[in-house]
Amino acid sequence: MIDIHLPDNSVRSYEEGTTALDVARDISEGLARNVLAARINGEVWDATRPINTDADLQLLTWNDDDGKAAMWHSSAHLMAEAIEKLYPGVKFGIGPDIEQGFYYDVDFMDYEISEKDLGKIEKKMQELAREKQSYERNDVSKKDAISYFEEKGDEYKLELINELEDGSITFYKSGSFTDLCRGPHIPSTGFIKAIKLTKVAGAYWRGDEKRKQLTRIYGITFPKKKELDEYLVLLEEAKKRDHRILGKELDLFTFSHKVGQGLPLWLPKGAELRERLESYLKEVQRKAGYEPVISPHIGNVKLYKTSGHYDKYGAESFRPITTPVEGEEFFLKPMNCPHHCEIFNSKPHSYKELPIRYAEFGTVYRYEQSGELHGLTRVRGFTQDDAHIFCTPEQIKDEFNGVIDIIQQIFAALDFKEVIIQISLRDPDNHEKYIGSIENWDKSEKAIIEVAEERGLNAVIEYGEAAFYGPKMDFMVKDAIGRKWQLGTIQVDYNLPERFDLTYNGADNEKHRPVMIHRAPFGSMERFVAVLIEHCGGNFPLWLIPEQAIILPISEKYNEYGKKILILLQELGIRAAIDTRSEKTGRKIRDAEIKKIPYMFIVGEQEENDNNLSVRKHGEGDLGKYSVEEISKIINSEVEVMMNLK
RNA sequence: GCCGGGGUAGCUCAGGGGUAGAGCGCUUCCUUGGUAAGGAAGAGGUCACGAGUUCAAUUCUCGUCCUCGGCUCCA
Repeated sequence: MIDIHLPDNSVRSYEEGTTALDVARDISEGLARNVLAARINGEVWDATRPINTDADLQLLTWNDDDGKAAMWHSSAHLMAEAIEKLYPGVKFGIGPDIEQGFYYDVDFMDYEISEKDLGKIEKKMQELAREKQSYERNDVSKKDAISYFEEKGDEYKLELINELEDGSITFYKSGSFTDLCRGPHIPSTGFIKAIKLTKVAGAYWRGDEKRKQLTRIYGITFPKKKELDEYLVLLEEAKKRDHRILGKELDLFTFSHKVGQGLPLWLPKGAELRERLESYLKEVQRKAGYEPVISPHIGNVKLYKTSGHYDKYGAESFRPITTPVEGEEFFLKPMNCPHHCEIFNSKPHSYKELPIRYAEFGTVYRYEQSGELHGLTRVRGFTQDDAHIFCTPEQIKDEFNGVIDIIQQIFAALDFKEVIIQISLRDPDNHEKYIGSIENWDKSEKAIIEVAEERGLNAVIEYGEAAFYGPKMDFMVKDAIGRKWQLGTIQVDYNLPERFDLTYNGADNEKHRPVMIHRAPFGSMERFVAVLIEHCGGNFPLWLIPEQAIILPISEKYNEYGKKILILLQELGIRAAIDTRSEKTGRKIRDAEIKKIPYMFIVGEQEENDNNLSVRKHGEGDLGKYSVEEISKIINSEVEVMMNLK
């Protein structure tokens, strides 16, 4: 007999060879019907795999990430089976579960596959799912594994098997499909009730662009039809928030093939919005002791040879600009930090001056592969909200605190409620690959961890993720529909101070090496604005939105009164416009609602007589009558609270 | 850069070897209105660009540019 320990601390005894599914049935039939997999002594297993020793057991359902993973991985097998039935002779690469579903990389040989074929595969999958095929796990020897796939002629699987240890190889068989697979899988395909194949894409075998490109098919499955429907609604919602579409609709930015791909053009409304963001951050930074600096858009190749960027990225950069007579080479600047190092170096510094904080909205240019460009989130020219802090190792902690204050303030002002932080530290097993002294690394890593703990930040520590030049802290936000976006970063740098030979005079009158901290709360203005658009779906916070209010005269008779109000509003600092078209009020309201203008001021005979206006709020409706002064005060104080500038 | 979709009016898109269509928007006129679409008329296109095939190309072929979904890459 073996003892099975359950999460509620109860212990049950079973015959050897019992399964997680047996245990579940023992608890309740209902539970058993929902069990997708099980965690046995910390390892995820098939719910149908025999347990032969005492064990801790946790049953996994659709509510557990590992349960979902088992479901999606099993779905990948189901898709492979369907594909094999429809397209005999195809070969399979890998088919894992991913964050949202699964994919399988397939070598379709001579078959041509496009999105039009997905429906057919989906249908076949549904058919096979209804057969409630079980997933059978089998240990196989390396020899047998090889001969199976040799016979099948699948060189991809053979390549994978060759890298595996004999004795650790398992096959899974479901229906007519047998795959090399570690598992775990769900008990049967019957759990897969709703199937959606989402896209087809090319993917290199093993991610290597020199190797054959396979066809990758993405899909997602659910245990209930309703959940698929909800997922599809979410996709629709994401589509509606696409910053490329909203950017066009709201006249924020555009691209021109004559200007060049990946080079955004900011339209007046977008530029105003961005300027407002920038001046806000400038004000916050000024208060936090930053000093502005400005550097040119190009720099001599020597600068980047000194910084090390030339060796690392020179070949993948835009080609250098050459002076006509001397033949000197200049690069478009890919980073602001080398310039800022030279600004620091322009005169000697005393320890009494530190920390020095140079801030610049610096536009940088990087050659990105053409296929990688995407709206404003991935471009070839962008503006970093950059700053470099030069300080002593002892000051790192305070400086991190200061930067986090700034980041939290601006994220709050923009209504990002959830911020996730990643702290990237050295690989503890490999200290050699990092530049800088061990003591300094220890000091800075300790400082970062302490800051996170003291502030109670929602942070995860990743070992081995640090850059070779220093540890870092990255900020991610969750948007209104739950998607995560990587934004700002704070990075310690021991490398550039070394390369640029930055020094300050210490109290001992000796030269010392400062530490440099790179930080960008937004990351890039382009990417940030894109994220903001998608987060708020174009309904920008009142302090940022290009048009805060629009005056809607009931008829042309009240246009004069409306214009008078407009001037008053503008004098009181409200960004307003007026709709003087000869349209009905309902129409003007509808148009203003679609344009997502926060406040609508309706003026007609009553308002003109009482010298006030009727206020309608976007998405809410009629708020009643206010005087111009009253409503301006309301709007301005709403703005002030959001900006939180003391 | 690679694989696969695309590029037709300001926007969203239909069409197809005989030089072009819808809806919305825009302009003008009628209408003068009270909280999400009043009516009519009109303007607007080198069908991305370049070459080829053809009596004839926006349509077919090739190339280039741009764009979308992925892959790869990302200081």
